[in-house]
Amino acid sequence: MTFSIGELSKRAGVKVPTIRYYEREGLIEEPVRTGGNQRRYSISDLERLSFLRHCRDLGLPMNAIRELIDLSQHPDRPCGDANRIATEQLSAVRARIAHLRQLETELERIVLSCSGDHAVADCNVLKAFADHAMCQGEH
Amino acid sequence: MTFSIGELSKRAGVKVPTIRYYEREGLIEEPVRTGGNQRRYSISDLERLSFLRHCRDLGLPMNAIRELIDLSQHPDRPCGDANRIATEQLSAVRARIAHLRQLETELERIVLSCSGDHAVADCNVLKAFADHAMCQGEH
DNA sequence: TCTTGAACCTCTAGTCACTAGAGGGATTAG
DNA sequence: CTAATCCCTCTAGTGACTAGAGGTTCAAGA
Repeated sequence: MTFSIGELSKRAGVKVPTIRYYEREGLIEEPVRTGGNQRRYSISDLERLSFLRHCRDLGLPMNAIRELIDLSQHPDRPCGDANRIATEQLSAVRARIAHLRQLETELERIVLSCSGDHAVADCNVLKAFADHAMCQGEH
Repeated sequence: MTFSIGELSKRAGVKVPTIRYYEREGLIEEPVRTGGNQRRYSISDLERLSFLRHCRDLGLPMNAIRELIDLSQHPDRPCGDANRIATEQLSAVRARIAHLRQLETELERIVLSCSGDHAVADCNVLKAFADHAMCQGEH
């Protein structure tokens, strides 16, 4: 039971050109071809692509995903590395959240400083965007 | 009182090639030149570049910044647009925070599921990365 | 005034993770 | 058999820069 690239695309939720791109980049294996040179995929190809997709959705960078794929092809290795990658990613996500929260605070302050019914010339929004010194903290 | 691109770079905290890039893109004005074709900047150039930089630091996308710069060059216009841009950006930041929080939850779960001292073959980290159905929510 | 070395100039190409389009061939349903 | 839909490769474009080559100008010290 095999399926075309369009089928795979639908099932995995990854666009067709993106699948071909992943193949060029060596992130998925080259599939078998029909006599007419079209790609035909199996269930295991679908699983691998879904893995890739899910990692991307979780925000993992491509090189982390490469490591994980590499790892999954050596099932006898200890899994400490997989855990390390996940842990690193967790810290990265937390750092990004912290940063965005600071931005949120600044933007709230900027929005509140402006009633919206006066001229640009003395608009606090523009002033705030111009001058970091008006901010309460770093960002 | 004018200064070179290197001076401007230091004062605004924007790298030299980036300044030239902004000029090409029309985000800052073309400065005057010396007889030997080198750029010379004024204080108002510095202000504009600092504005740009601060907006980028706050995470505004380039086209929003373009709008704001456009706006600041027409000081007689009402400032509702500036306020709208800031408000939109605030919602965007909040949406990103919400998304990242979901990722944080998933990654926490994934990390906790793994002791790190067994083989990859039955590693919960890899299983979790492979299968979205194991997730508690959307992301 | 001359020299030296840092800073400057333009131009092209590379980055990442795709996406879009051209121009043409394969497959499949009716 | 035909028409519609899918598929193929290849090139180039995206955003927001960054890196490098190869050459010129500037400012400070001797």
